[in-house]
Amino acid sequence: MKVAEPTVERLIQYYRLMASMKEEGRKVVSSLQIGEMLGIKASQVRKDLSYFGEIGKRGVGYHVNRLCTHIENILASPRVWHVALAGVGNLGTALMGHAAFQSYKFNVEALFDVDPEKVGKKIMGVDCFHSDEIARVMEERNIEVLLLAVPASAAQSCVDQAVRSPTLKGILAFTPATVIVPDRILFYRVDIFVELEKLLFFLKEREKNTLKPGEKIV
Amino acid sequence: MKVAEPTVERLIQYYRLMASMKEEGRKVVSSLQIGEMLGIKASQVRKDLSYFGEIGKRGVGYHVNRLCTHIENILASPRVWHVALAGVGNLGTALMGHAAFQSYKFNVEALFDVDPEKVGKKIMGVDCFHSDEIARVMEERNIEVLLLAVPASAAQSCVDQAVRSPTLKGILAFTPATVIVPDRILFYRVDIFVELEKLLFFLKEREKNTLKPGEKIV
DNA sequence: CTCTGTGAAACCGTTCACAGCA
DNA sequence: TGCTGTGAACGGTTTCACAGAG
Repeated sequence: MKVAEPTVERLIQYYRLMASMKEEGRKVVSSLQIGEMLGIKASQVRKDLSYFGEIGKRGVGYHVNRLCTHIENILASPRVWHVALAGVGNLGTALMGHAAFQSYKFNVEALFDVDPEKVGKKIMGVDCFHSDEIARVMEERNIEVLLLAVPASAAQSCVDQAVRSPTLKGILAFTPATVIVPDRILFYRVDIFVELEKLLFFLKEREKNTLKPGEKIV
Repeated sequence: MKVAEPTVERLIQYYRLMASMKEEGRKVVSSLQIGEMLGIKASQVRKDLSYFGEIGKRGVGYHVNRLCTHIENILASPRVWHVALAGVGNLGTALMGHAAFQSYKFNVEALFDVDPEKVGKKIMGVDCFHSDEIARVMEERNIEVLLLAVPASAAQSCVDQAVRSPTLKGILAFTPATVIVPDRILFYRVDIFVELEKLLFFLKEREKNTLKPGEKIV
């Protein structure tokens, strides 16, 4: 079955919401309520959830616990993924400290950096290697996913090295740099700069449309 | 004129590419070449670019310099935006150091944190205030955009304070927390956790479809 | 002949409206 | 009656295919 990207994105949101409701001891919730809390239309919520079988009760709503484990199964990883992080600067460190990184879905099993202060040490419990060793270490440790938090100028060379390891399957990059990646690698990007530019662009548009013709910004 | 979000996203990419081509001294480029470098269909490139008037030359392609300034005008800000950053942890610091933050489009004019080590000091040349002062300082300094890099638990209270300033127009949040924001504020989110979950989900899907039925992952 | 610009078609995700079940 | 599940309609973006300019 094919699932669309926006659907997966919302499923993750539903899951988070269900997890927090579960903690609060809430038992039942309707698509309307889910929608209101997440800013999503109720019909959208129902469609997303019905995608994977009839999980709600008509006339009642969704049972929080049941929905929670249900989505958990949909999103579940077949195993714990082996992950490495390249670039242990501020961004890399922020990632390591991120709540999401205490996940049962993956382990960060190697770090890479060029800073001699960091290479050879353990950082937050993980071995840090020199970036020249990406290919070797990734293969040895069977790393499947690379998180790329290096400066734009180093992005392509890191990727080139990483793809030499046959174990690599996916890259999540936090760099604006355009990088070339073979088809067999799944590549995602989080581009902060683009998001910011978009925000500014649509702020500008809003302002333009709010102003009566002839009015000026002071 | 209404421009779609995916179009804006691609325009930003085109702009980057043109800027780097300009530096390399390249004069002319075709929609096909742009598309190949960015992983976008040529027809999509042409449609995006034709949106704002005939900028290319038939039978030839696009003049790099001309296209560059053309997109620059489309994306241009009406003025320099006044920006503040809440949360000067690793992520906040990474943002401050990001190349995008040496932009002529905006100035980071206030920082907020709760750490007494930071409050009252200048960090990277910008005054850091206590988070309790968000509303006051934002209004005084006429801050229009807030970058939210605080822990999930602090997100809502920061937003609540920030929206009390009538100067606020947009928020870019780097938190997975669900926050409630009034309609007048443009809200964008960058959710690293969601992106990572998506990557893992589609990696799983790929693996499933690659395996012949009955085959198992070892 | 080449490569752009663009109307038309195809495609995809969202929303609607209501049938179906508790 | 209340709320889910879902086929059909809708709206918007992408892709196609070709006319048109250099």
